[in-house]
Amino acid sequence: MASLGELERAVMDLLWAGQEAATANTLRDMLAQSTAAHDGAAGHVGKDLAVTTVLTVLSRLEKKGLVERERGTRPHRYRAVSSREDHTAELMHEVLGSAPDREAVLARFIGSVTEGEAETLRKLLGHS
Amino acid sequence: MASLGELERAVMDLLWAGQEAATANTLRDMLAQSTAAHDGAAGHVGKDLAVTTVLTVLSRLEKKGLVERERGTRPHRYRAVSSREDHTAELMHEVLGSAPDREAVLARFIGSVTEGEAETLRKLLGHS
DNA sequence: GTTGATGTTCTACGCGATGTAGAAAACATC
DNA sequence: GATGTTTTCTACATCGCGTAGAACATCAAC
Repeated sequence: MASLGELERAVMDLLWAGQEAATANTLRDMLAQSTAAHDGAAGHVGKDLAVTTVLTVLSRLEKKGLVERERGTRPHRYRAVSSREDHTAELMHEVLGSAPDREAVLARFIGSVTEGEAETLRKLLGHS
Repeated sequence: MASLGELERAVMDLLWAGQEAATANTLRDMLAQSTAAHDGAAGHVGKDLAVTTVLTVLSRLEKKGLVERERGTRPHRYRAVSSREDHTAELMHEVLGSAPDREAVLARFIGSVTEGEAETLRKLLGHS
């Protein structure tokens, strides 16, 4: 179960961006702040949401295992369980799946990767 | 927009498996046939569906651009637009996205690939 | 050219996921 | 224990998907 809704994604983007754990209120404010102008994560812009909305979303993200919270402190603090990169890589593996044609898929995949990335991959894969 | 429902997936699996274009009725029968015993694609087993159901699903898949149909022949014939491998590879790129941390993601991804596959990748990436 | 069989489109319902938030309950503080 | 803050419960709208009947279109045969 991987897919995220638009708001869920926006919240995760915020949690992934800041390295500190955040409270629902902080997140609510951040979501309200991000204006259409810039906002790398785009999508949800200037949404002025109720805190309860953010809390609901956070609960759902927690249930999905993407977020964990410190229940000790009074305003609970939420943090992403894994980095965006780890999460994305995991997703990629999920998509790749355990099909019998894994290698064929990889071949196609590699085919449309930029030369720079190909170079990076060569390094990562090492000699041997 | 990537994700497929269970039935949609089952239909795509059938279309990807057979190289010939199939009719809704054929697909209906195939779906009914596939018993729990084997059936590589698993999931939807022995479902005895109405033809209209299959047609609805095919329409939705067409709208998603995964399937195309010959409208000329009377029982319309449906075929997958691209191979399963191509589709999966495309999905992987979609997941990888155009984030600024693409290389970091690739690093994580490569990290958890079997040695056999790593070998394949080395060959594919070639020297250069 | 009317009838019937066969195939396709329209419309629709149920369910689960998601966006959204008020009402109510739990806490902290004075 | 009254008040303000935070969290949980409950709820509703929308949408995607599984599912299919009703209505419409086609075409062969009579």
